[in-house]
Amino acid sequence: MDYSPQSLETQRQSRWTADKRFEALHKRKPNQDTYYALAMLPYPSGELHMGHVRNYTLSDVIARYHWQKGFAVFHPMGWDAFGLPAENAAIKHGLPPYQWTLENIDRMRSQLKRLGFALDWSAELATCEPSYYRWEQWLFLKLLERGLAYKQESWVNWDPVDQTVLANEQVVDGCGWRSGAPVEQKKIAQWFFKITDYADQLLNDLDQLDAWPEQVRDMQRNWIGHSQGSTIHFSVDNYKNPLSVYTTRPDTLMGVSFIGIAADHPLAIQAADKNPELKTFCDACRNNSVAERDQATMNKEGKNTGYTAIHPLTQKTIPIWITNYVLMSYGEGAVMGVPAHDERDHAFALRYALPIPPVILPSDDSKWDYTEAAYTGSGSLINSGDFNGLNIEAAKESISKALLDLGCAELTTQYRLRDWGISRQRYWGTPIPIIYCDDCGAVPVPESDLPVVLPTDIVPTGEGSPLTSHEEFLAAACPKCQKPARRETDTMDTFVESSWYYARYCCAQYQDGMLNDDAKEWTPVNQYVGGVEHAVMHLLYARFFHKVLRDLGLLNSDEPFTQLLTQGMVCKDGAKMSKSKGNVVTPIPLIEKYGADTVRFFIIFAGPPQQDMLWSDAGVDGAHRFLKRLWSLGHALAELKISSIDSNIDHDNLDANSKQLRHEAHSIIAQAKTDMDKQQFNTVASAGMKLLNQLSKNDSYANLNLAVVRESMQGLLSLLSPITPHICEELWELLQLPGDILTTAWLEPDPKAMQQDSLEYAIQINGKLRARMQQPVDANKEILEKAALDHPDVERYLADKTIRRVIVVPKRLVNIVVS
RNA sequence: GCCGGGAUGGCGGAAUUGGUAGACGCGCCAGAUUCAAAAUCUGGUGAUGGAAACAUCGUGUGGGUUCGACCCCCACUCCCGGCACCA
Repeated sequence: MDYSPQSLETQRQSRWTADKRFEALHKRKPNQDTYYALAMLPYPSGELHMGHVRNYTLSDVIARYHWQKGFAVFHPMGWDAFGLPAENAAIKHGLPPYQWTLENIDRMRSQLKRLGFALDWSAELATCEPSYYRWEQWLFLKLLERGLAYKQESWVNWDPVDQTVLANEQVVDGCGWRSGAPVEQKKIAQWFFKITDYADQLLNDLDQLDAWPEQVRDMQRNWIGHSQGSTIHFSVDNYKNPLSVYTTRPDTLMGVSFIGIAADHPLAIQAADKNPELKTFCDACRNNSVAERDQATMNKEGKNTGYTAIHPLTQKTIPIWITNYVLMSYGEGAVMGVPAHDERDHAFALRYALPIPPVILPSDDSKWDYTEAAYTGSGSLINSGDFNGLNIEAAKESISKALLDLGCAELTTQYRLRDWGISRQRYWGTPIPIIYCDDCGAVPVPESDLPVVLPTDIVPTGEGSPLTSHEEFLAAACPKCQKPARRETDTMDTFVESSWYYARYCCAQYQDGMLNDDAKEWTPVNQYVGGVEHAVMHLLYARFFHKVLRDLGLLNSDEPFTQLLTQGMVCKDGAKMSKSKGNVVTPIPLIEKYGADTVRFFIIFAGPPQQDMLWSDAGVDGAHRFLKRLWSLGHALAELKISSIDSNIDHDNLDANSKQLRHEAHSIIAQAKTDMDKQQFNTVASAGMKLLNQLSKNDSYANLNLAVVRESMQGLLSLLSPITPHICEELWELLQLPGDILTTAWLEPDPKAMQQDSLEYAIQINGKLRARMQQPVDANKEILEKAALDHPDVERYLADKTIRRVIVVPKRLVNIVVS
């Protein structure tokens, strides 16, 4: 009987579809526990690649393992269908985004189905459909009502030739990707979500997420960037307001040698007003990239404004400089420059020959060379008058208090986190439900008028924003005064759609609201699986939305994803596999050659889930060979009619070979179970190979107890079936094993089978392995020590040496320390 | 630049979390089968020296802690991801 995965797998898949096998929402039995497994929403690029295969195989293994454990497992799939690539395809091939997207979805859906994932397709959704985004628009209105959505000016990359806003990705070496024109920065009014209102919760609730990788929580903590400091006000000559700076180092106040302000700071604007040189500099700063990575690597430059601030404690005057490294968007848009104890201020002071007065004496007493670098470590204060001798912490407190008493500072908390800008000047996204009226201003679209439908007859050209010239879309009556008005033409960031889809899956067909009680019942997601590249932004936005939806009464938990598995990327040519990088390997040719089970097995076997993997075809053959061997073993056992034999096993009275097989099988299964629970699936696959090796060691089963053989085979199929479900289900039925393989629990390892009488112990001399010995498992330290010292191979190492110590580690080794 | 991660045979990786490094595969070598090849099966395979027994070296680099370090600590190198408009 040849193994022909093509027909076998497609037949199984048809049966699964016909039986609605994985539709947990409908199939759940009363009182059955629920389990929600979810892989991150894919962008429908048109072709599945190995990164997708890895992601969905992982979530599938987890989903199927939980079916085996008795849960009703909800494992849905859908499409993150808005976004830039559809517009790029339109520019390149003239294809309308809607049509292009739907075709891609169809292709990817059929490819996913061919992989045999245990997905509930009845909950499928695509975010570009009005039935989905109307509820996003509804939510926008709710955010607006609650003051969580607002409009404000901010900077964008502007292509002066194409007259369009560019994504960071579309800026190549400072120039537009299509036009090649140098990119300018332009300030336009945009919509924001007030995620900063939830900063505390987003930070504090990370502590609850103990089933998230610590590294992801760290990244989120750092991104939110909670800091405790002081806002200090300096009075400034010839300027109406005091100049406020935010600092986390009030202890270094006596070391201030300049004040740095952003080019957008009101004082900078006032200073530039009468000074062309300053104006030129500010304009240049504004045309700098706003990307943090560019800001951070830029040369620190500045111009003296000629204005001076008064030091609140010493009354000395301090020059005020406009600098390119202070950002208006963080803190007060101004910093106190302490070159001796801040690296950026230090670089700036060196460049402009500003004084670098030290005020912290390094605690290790070493001579610090301030012409070389800033000292940012611990120490005590010097050159600080009354505060000399205090350590940094005490000084922070004393100086803050002194300033507080003078009324020129407050204690403040700052976050690095900024509000979420959701406006995109693009066509292919969710329209923002706002109407602009000359008389009434920005008026929300009434709920009853939702959805604001995005026209599908547009083919973007890359010039301008298409909606701004689409008269049919633009024209609207003001909801307040009914006069002719214009629609908002900005669409929403696609991160908005992916921030709540996991809840909508639970009630994808629900027409009368955004979410219903099913969403409360099935959320939070028990297990979320996706790439580390989403560790910060997507996961933070989704966490924010979850809390908002909770506060609106639509959900009843604090966090969306209880457990998180961040899979490593599948890389090729030194970069993550993605269509935009042009380095994709698609699974379809491999499936045609080897079948889906082989591809699934291989991608799981290739390495631990969290680790990046370099794609290589080498090794797929081995996975296929293994499944062929499994297939022929299954058929060999079927011929022995193992289904009809008595299943009772009396372990103690088994023959030696059967006892040995049973020992191996139970040990391997126990190990596989541990690994499965640790989500170390690659070693579960190894365990399957090991067990098959054990089972096929004997050419003939004549001298083995067949009940033991069947039990081992059942264990093997159980542990493999989450990874390679088609072949396992086929063999399970062929061998007439009991129950449905999908929902049958794993073999419970028998402690008796796993017991061993004796173990191999290592004998080390000075930590080097010199000999091995076989000793009883329960041998005590004295026996082990004596046995080691008496071991014939050990003698020669002990000749004319003195034994100084003997370390005995039960069940492992004896280490003899000699000199 | 900042934040996070990684580095183990020719290759992917394993190692009970401080206790016998290299499980399980790939590749390669040899043998069986075959007219021959493919497929399949059996055995071998970290490096160096040795006929062998065995010895020495060996987990990115340099140091440290320990009876004992892939694992813990310190300092580095290189690679990957994220850095707010790619998703």
